[in-house]
Amino acid sequence: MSAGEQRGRKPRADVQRNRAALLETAQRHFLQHGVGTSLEAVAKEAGVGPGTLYRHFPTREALLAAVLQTRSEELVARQADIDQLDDPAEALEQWLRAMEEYFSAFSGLPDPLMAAARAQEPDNPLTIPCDILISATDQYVRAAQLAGRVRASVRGNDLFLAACSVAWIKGTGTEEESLDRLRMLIASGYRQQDTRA
Amino acid sequence: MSAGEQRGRKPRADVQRNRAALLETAQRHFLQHGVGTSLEAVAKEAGVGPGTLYRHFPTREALLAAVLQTRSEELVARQADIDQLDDPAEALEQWLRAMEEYFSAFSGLPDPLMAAARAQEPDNPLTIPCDILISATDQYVRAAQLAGRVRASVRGNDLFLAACSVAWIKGTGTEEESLDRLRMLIASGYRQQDTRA
DNA sequence: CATCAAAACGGATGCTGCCTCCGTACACAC
DNA sequence: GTGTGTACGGAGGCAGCATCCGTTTTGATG
Repeated sequence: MSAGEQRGRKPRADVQRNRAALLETAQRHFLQHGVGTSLEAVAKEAGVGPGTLYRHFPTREALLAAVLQTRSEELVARQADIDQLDDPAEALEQWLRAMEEYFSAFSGLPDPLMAAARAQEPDNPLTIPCDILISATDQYVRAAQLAGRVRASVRGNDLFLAACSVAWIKGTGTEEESLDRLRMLIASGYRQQDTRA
Repeated sequence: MSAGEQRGRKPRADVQRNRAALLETAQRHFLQHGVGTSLEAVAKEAGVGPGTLYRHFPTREALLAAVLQTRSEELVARQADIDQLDDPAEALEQWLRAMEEYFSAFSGLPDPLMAAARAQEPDNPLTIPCDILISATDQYVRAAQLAGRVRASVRGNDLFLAACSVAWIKGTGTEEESLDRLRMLIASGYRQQDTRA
């Protein structure tokens, strides 16, 4: 019985090769043309037929989620660094920045991401990552609240939405200066003002 | 010389009829299916061919801008009410709410709107409305700042972006409760805290 | 009322992208 | 070398965009 080794029986070679080629090409196209890029073009450039692409990734979201996996790991890595920080307010701030950059990896990414965040459908491959991000944000928020650096009324979800918004605006081509001003506005919104007179 | 009456010579009847039908139908479709709705379907339901639609409105944005014209007038009407208010902070708040509702008239509207806001192309029919909104916002901001109710660092453009963001998130189907929390966050960001101890 | 020219119509058309289905070819096991 | 099941890939059907041009409608004119 070969049940113990690898489930089923055999991981084929060309499958992995094609999958890798697709992911690599897809990432490039997402970067250059946004999440709405032509999947046919991706398949062609990866040297496979459309059918192969759709067998590996049945929907655009599935492909997107797979490509995002890599970035997601980078985010987790950054999280480790952030957790080392002493100042919980600083940690929250850096975490928000990291999320924002993650969200704006590709132009147009925030839309499917938000769609996934609200969706109940458990088959949406983007839903799970979103949930993780929201609860992680909540962690940082609570820590900063315990230190009295963030308003008590703020929730992780609120700042998740805010980060998403900034990423969305960034994706529309707004100048960096306006973005910075918006970030400041949001920061003023969640920071606990010094209660001393 | 008929130059004085109407410029050129004659406004044809069917033109106005078709234009009106197109606008009416387009508004319905934008409401039901968002700004990405099929223009072919709009044409067919309005009882005209695709060619006619494209002659009247060469681009999707042109059609959108024309439909928005109506809403735009409602906004101006509300502006008149708002200007009557004594409290400039209250006026700003209501203005932001009015803008937000305007932006979320159709799902997907914020995207082309932001694209227009940054664009230099003067042929984009949405660009002009955006400029007007931004400077109007700036007016309200300045008034509230003079009354000491809004941080000095805030600009009209910042709150324009914020309103756009909220409208965008609203369009993604987020629950009203989360939206309210986000609005609060933003409000905390621009309001001037009472400087008394 | 008849006629005319300009203006507007509208659908046929070509194109791109999505997604599926199925005959074929390949990879691995024996 | 042979067989079997898995994966391939491209042809094809569909929908939407945008254009072009022969035909119809409209208002002006005598």
